[in-house]
Amino acid sequence: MPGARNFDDLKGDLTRSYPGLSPQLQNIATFALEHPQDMALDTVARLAKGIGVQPSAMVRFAQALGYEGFSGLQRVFRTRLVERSNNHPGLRNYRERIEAFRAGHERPGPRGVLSQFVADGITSLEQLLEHVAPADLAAAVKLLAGAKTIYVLGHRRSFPVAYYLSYALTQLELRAPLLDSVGGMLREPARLIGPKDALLVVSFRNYTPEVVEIAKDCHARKVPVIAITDNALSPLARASRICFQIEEKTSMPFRMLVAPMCLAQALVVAVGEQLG
Amino acid sequence: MPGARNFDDLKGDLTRSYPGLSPQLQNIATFALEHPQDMALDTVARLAKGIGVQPSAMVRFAQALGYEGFSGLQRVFRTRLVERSNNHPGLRNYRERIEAFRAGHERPGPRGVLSQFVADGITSLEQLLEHVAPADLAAAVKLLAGAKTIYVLGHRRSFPVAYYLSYALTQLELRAPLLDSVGGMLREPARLIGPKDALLVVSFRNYTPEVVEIAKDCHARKVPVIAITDNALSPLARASRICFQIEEKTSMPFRMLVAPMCLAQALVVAVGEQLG
DNA sequence: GGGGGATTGCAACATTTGTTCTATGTATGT
DNA sequence: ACATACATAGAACAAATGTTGCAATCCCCC
Repeated sequence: MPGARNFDDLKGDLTRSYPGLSPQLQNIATFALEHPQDMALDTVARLAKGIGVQPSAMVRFAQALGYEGFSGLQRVFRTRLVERSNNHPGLRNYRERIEAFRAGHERPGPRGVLSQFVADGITSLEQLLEHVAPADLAAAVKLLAGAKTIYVLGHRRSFPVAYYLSYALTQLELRAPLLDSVGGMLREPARLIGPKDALLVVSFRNYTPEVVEIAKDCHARKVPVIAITDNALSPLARASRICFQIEEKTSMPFRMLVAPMCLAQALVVAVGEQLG
Repeated sequence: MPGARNFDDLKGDLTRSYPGLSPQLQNIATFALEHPQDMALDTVARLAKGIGVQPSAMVRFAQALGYEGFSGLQRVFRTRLVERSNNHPGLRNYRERIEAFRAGHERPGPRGVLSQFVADGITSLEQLLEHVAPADLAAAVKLLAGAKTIYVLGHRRSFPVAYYLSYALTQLELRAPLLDSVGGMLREPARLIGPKDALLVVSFRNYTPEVVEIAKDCHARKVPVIAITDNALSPLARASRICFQIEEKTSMPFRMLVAPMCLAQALVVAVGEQLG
């Protein structure tokens, strides 16, 4: 078996033969895919030290892929590097392209849709960073870190965000149950939420009525409510102690979840730092 | 005089000192500027032979530019190569901005965490656009639009993405049930998936075993499987007909969901366009 | 529990690498 | 025409590289 001559084929070979490799060689494989530049330029010794393996393991890895030695494998990474640096479209070219799909003039089809989403997603994230007040963020983190139980609520398109929050906060060994309506029970547990707890609620328009009502109810009962919603006119803005407003200024006919998801992950990590 | 550290400075040094160089060194200089890639990767001996000089001349050339030896000079060409390959379309535009984020808000605390997430999220999205093959995307859309039933599968941190896919595809009036394990039933419905259906599976490391096994099973039974996973070594890469690999090149110790979520939304919209 | 195969660590090996040294050649200026 | 300074070529050297062989270890199957 001769070794692959280009990087894509190499990736294919790797996925195919990965399961049959020894644990050590698997380690090397993951490293190779995650640090292709190092693989291209570093020496065997340095790479081996970086991975925590003997240089011989590198050679065996290359041989397992059909190359005569490590050099043959490295050649693939090197050619990839020079090719990537060669087909460098001019900067002018790229600027036009980004403007094009920013403006929505990119040719249609699935690829166009993806470019559009990526562009809007980036805009979304930039706006997120701009609009979130550091004070709010700090307050929310403190609140969450100190709450007895964090109840997480979000339905329909907001549910993925809510689920993630519950999942990840639980990983931090916090009590963070998800308020869902499995079996039709939703309002009942909500009544048990107290001022020492916290309600983390996610909703965008049009705001699911049940969700809004639970938030209002809790807020009225002095439960600290943290909301993730779209703008200042949201009913959640009036029914929360801290409200993250993620404005939507995209070309899409419906809400993107990129920014809310990002905020959710950042929140969780910040809470984790606060605790540990 | 210390040698220049980056390629542009090196070019400046060269133009300045070129007239005072010996004819042979001038030859080397022109070659170096005309074949920067060879200068980055080849050895002294091969380069010297290519130019028609002795290896020692290469060393003297480097020393004439202020480097200790040829290796120091070559380092400049190498870093140029990796930088050019990093500034690939997409990354270029926002790199400065990301650096700004990092520089401006690196200090710890919730705000720092958020800016870090935003920066990594943007990088993520750009890599998404770069790595997704348009052909794969088109094929996936066609497959999904034509499937009798689309089964959606994803657990733990991948569940939000899976849920969203199921939710949004259902909004398009497609049959897109979520394969969950409520009540412990997961394997049974999976057996009913046939070649006219499709399985849309999301999983990242470490890949939930149940999920992987269902995907493998379906793939073996000729069910079209579309996977969203992290890299070429994922078991899903081997158990799918179409595989979207969302590489993870962030500073975070765990997976970000920004890019997968974005891909999911783009997929849904593209399917919608295909239908309508 | 023990035997056999695969896997890994270690060290020695031959080769190649970058560098340096010296001798030869070459141009320049007096 | 000669001396001097410089440029070049070639060989020699030490360091580092990629590679291989062997022994120790782990793990699985009988």
